[in-house]
Parts: sequence; C-alpha cells; structure tokens
Amino acid sequence: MTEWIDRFPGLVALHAPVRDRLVASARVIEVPADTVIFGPGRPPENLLLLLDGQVRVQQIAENGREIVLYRVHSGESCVLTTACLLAFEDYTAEGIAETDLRAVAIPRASFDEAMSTSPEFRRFVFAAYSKRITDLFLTVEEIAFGRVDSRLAHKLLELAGDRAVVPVTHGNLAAELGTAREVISRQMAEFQRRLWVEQKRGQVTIIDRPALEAFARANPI
Amino acid sequence: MTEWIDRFPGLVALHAPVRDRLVASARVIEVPADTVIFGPGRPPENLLLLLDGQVRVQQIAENGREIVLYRVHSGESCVLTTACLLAFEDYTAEGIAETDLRAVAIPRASFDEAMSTSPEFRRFVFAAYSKRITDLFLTVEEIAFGRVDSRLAHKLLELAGDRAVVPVTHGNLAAELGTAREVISRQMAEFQRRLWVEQKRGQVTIIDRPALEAFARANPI
DNA sequence: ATCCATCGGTGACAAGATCACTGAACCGGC
DNA sequence: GCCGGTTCAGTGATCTTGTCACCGATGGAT
Repeated sequence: MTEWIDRFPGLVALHAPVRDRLVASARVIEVPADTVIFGPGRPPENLLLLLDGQVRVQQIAENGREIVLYRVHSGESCVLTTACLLAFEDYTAEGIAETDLRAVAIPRASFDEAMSTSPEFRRFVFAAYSKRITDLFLTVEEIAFGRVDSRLAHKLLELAGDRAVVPVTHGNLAAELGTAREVISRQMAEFQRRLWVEQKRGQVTIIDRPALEAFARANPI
Repeated sequence: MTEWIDRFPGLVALHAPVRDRLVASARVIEVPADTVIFGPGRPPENLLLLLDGQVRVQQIAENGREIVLYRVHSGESCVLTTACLLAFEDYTAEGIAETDLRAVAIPRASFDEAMSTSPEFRRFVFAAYSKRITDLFLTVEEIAFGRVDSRLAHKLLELAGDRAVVPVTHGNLAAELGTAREVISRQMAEFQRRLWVEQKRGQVTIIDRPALEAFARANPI
C-alpha cells in the first residue's frame, strides 16, 4: 500500500532514497465530501496529492459572490497551496472537497526536504505550478473576453464528463463562470428551448449532446 | 558592485556560500524599453531580479485582445516564469519591458542549485510565488465582479503614482482592465466632465486627485 | 506640406448585470 | 399526510458594459 507514488507520473523518476523518505513521512488521508480543506484562517498544513476525488478552489468576494478558480483532480496536487504553505502567507481562496477524497498528505518539512534533495521532485513541483498558472491565465482571458453562452456550453460538457446528468444548480453554474444566477437561468432557458438540455431543480440533463458539442466547437473559449 | 543582492530583502538572509555562488553566476543585464523579454516562442532563459524598471506581463488572445495580468516592479522577481523555466512548458503570456531595465539574470542551473542548497532561497522564491498568486486571484475577482468606473479610477491612481500626468492611451487602459476601448473612452469622458482629469492624445492628467481618490475609496475593488 | 498610422469620439444596438419580486420544489418535523 | 422554512428557479424593468461601424482628429515621418 505504499505504491500510491506510482499514481503520479512525475514522481516515478524519484531516486530510491528520496522516494522512500517521502513515502515514510506521508500519510494517506480520507476526507468526506464538502469539507473545507483550506481557506482564510485554515492555512494548508500539507501538500496534498489527490488519489481519488476532486477539490474545487474558489475565491470568495466580500459581498459573498464566488468564483471557481480551478479544480484539482485525482492524480494532481494542490501545488499552488505550497507557495502559501512555505511562505506562511494566507490564501484568499478556499479549497473544498467536492467528493469524498483519498489523498496523500506530505508534511511541510518533508516537502521542503524533497525540494532540497531531489531535482526530480523540483521538476514535479514546478511542472505542476506551470500547468496551474497557464490555466489560470487562460481563465482570466476567458472571463474577460468570452461570451456566456459559449462558456456555459463548455462548462456543462466539462462537468458532465461522459454522463448526461449534471447535478448543479443555476447558482453553482454562475459561480463557475463568475456571472450572475439570473444570467444562467436565462441562458439555460434558451438551451432548453433548443432542446439541448432538460432541467430539474438542481440538475441539468444533456439530451442533445451532439448539438451542444457543435455549438461549443463553433464558439471556442 | 556585487551588492545588488541587498536590494532583495528576502535574500539578505542567505548564507555566505550560497550568496557568493549566486553572485558569481549572476550577471547584471540592461534591457531597453519595449523589449519582449519572454513570450510564446521566447521561453525565459533566466530568473530575472529587477533592479530598476518594470515589466508588464500580459495575456494575448487569438483575436488580438490583450489583458494585463500583473507587473513586476524593481525589487521583485519574474518568479512565475521560473515554473515554466524549470518545467520547460511554454507560456501563453508575454513579458514586456515597460521602461529601460537593469536586472540580475540568474541562470537556470544556479537557480536550481540555490533551490537545492538554501532553505532561505526556497523561502524567497515561494514567498514571491505566494504574492503573485494571491494577486492573480484578486485580479480574477476584480474582472469578474468589479465595476469599470471604480476599476478605472483605481488603475489611474496606480499608474500615476505620485505624478499627475499618466502617459497612456485609452487602448492601454482597456488592456489594463480587460475591457474595450470604447468603454474607456466613455468613462474617461465622464471623469473629464466631472473635472477629475484632463485628456490629451496618449495622456491623462489628474487635476482633482482628492475627488478621484474619494471616488476610489467609495468604490473598493 | 502631405501622407499615414494611431488615437479618440459617437450612435445604435446586443449582451450581461442588477434589483425586486414571485412562485415552485424540497426537506425536515409533527 | 400537512406545515413551514429554505433553497432554487423564473421574470420584468432598468442600468451597465460590450460590440460594430464609422469618422474625424492628431501627430509623426518623409
């Protein structure tokens, strides 16, 4: 059961001593869905490597409005928190378990030691940073310049994965896109009128995926 | 002339050997204004620590629209590029010298070595990351939820510093805020009507700073 | 002086945000 | 079952912002 490390392609290149020390100090933890993992006042204690489940990282404004910044999926790490973890600065964002999680928790000291001793570990960490940062830049571009209908179509397909039923409220979707609930309601009504989706309270069902995908393709970003 | 290192508070704590090796491998470079320092196709070669001048980092969409992500000021480092620097991923953003620059260039190998040997250097790097990332999160929030008039007022004051004359075009300001030039034109016309600013081609002069500041204070973010 | 690129202004209209409600759906407890 | 509270969704009115299509002004450069 120490072979969680094979789930992270960037870590398989670690040399044996580094790998062993990391495995020895890490603990596999389980976290129930909807737990706030870190946030203002709850600084992250560990570097988390997600084995199962996903984490939603969102920014919350003073007026209570929310915007989803990014998600961490299984096989990825909550790496942006490490900056704050090591710099002792506090995050304005919060991380929430969207599902039950199984994750590897690497304590601050072990993280620091691995950063010190292993070029491969540094590569792993910086590659994760790099991905997150370029993603964030694209998010900024999308919010600034993208159209709501196009972004909503993409987001629905993303949230659906290969399933048809997406368990989200209009309010959730508004937070995903950084817009207002009413805007989502009107846009979803239009998608429904076109018979692309059906709606129930707290749930959207994609009933014409090809059409939705065609629309998404025709309206990139 | 090796005492550039004292310009970076986070680096004064470096132990002598680390410090000396860093100083030995680094070169002070000068870059003329408007140089593209890194960008798609021009991956960053070095970690830059800015001694004088400032760098604008912006994202460019396919349709040509731009949005300013953040600025690096003197005494700061282009640290987000290090992720891409070490991960060999390419950036979708570009960095432009807004003024003539004087900067310390730390080669990739020296950066990696310092990360390896010095906890203090790691702290320096992660603290810089932390600041940038939390700033980016605030930028996202601002773009998603902020009003243009308020954001424009803040941006004008920020760009002005303690001077009254700000050499920007309406197009520049639009890119700063991720909005359209026409929107800036109309909003600036309103500020002018209120006698807060005067305008010339490519230049804005703040003529009633107290009023502009009061407006900015009354409309946070 | 003339040419030309850039910059700024404007009207009309579309899209999105906000406000103020309303009713519907769901979830507990009784 | 029924009730009551809460969350969710729908809608009209209104304001702000974004887009499109233009035009004229400005300030170099030759």
